[in-house]
Amino acid sequence: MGFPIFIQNKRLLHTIELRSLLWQVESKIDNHCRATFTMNNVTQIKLRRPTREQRVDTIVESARKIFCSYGFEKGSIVDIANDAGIAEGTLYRYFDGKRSLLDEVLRRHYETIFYDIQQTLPSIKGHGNRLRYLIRRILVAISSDRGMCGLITREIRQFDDCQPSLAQELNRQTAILMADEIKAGIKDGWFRKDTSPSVVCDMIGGGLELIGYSYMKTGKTIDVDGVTEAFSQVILSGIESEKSSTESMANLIARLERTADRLDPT
Amino acid sequence: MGFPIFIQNKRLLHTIELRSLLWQVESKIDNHCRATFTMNNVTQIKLRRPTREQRVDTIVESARKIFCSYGFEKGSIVDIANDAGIAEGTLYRYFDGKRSLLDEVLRRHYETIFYDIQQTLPSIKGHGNRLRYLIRRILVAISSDRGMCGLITREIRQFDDCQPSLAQELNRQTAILMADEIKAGIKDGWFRKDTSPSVVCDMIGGGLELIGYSYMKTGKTIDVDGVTEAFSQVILSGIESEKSSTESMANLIARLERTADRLDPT
DNA sequence: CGAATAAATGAATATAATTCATTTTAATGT
DNA sequence: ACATTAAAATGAATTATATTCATTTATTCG
Repeated sequence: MGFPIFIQNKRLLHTIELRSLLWQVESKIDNHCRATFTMNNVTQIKLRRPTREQRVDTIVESARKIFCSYGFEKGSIVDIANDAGIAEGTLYRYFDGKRSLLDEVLRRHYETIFYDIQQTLPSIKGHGNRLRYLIRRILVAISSDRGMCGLITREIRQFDDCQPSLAQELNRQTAILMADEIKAGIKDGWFRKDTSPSVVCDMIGGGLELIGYSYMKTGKTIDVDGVTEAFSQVILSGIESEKSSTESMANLIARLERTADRLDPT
Repeated sequence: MGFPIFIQNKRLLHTIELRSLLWQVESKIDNHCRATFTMNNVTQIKLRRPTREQRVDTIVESARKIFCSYGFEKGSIVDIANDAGIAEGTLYRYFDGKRSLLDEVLRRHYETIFYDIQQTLPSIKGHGNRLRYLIRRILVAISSDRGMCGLITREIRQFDDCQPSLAQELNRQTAILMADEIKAGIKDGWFRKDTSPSVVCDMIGGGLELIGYSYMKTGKTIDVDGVTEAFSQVILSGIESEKSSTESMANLIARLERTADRLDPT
């Protein structure tokens, strides 16, 4: 670092701190340097225009950073454009508007989680254990990124022209996974026949949302295992059918019988 | 009606439909007519200026109507001012801004519910029944005003300058009522000792929020009694101490086994 | 290289909350 | 009844942002 740079984007000079600008240049030089030459005693760097994909990635990453720090309303398009090193107008060549930018940020966030779940869920045996895993996985997602947790918590209920936000839709997909688990459990006789899968899902989903909300507000570390246990306990004890409890009871009685046999003097 | 009216507020002529204007005048004449006289062949009505309280009531009612119909973002200050028959500037003499207007709308809504709960709760016996009543009362509130339900659902998570919305604060108060009930139940031995009151509250509160969200979206009538039962069943069976008998039974049998070990001659 | 095409720009536009200098109304005193 | 003063109401101007679009700049291709 330390060479004067010719900036083609005039406005950036006024709006971005030089430090952040230099960092951007530095990070781009590796992949995008097209030519370096000196004119009028000034080193000029010609950057290769990024591919469409690269540009989209940069914009989404900047949007994620700004939205997570300031929220959707307060984080402005100018902030995002500046962070990405482009003009506002350019942003609109890649996204329809602020909301579709938010949608893409959220889509990418959920993508990771869904992939994870898809990989892990089939390897877990038992309806109760799979439900417990889903609860825990969501808690991990919440507690590992407070900024994103705050963004989701605040924006999930917003509507755009009567359409629910994408976050809502994505959350609904995890709810479907849970509902399927519960329905299967009912069918197999592990859960009570009169259980309402949708209500149980709402209780788990809504409860986890409130845990996230509280985390965003207070920043107090979430005891992932403790909370997972508390949720599972209430839900599982609540919907376990008589069959499963009689089974465990039968096991206990078998132990008692074995003990009694040992004591029996005959 | 049918007399020509001299309007002092110039802008209203352009922004409000005459029909709605006439309705407003009609409804105000009873209480606020100061004088009626004819000048230049035009009947002029002098309205007494409403008291501060009356004006605030009018504004809050208009705000409730607009916010519930269009949401907080989409419902504009001009809409509210027009509906209340005043200029934008006037509104700011009574409220700091759009958000404090929303706060007042929500405060009045919750006030009714809290009063109701305060009157009813002491007359109900049994921790489980009081919990069931709280769940049912909130469901009734949700299902009886879809517009308000939508407003709360959408705006409850919004922050203003890092302060949680009033709706959140008010919701927290119902959560405290529930938590108190659960704590008392644990103390009295009706609920399991290892129950986490906050998690149970989150599950009930979050679950009810999702029920409200779904109602706002679909408009499908809520089966208040059915949903109340589903919630109560999961929660109560889950935290009732008798149901945890298998665990305490296990402990007892473990004691028996230890005793058997001591007695076992081998 | 130069024309054609694509990308980027940022000033201009649109929309909506909030402010404030001015006007209107009500209350009070003579 | 009228003048004076204080309070209330007004709405044009200000401010703050998202979005658009005519113009500029960069890249591609013959």
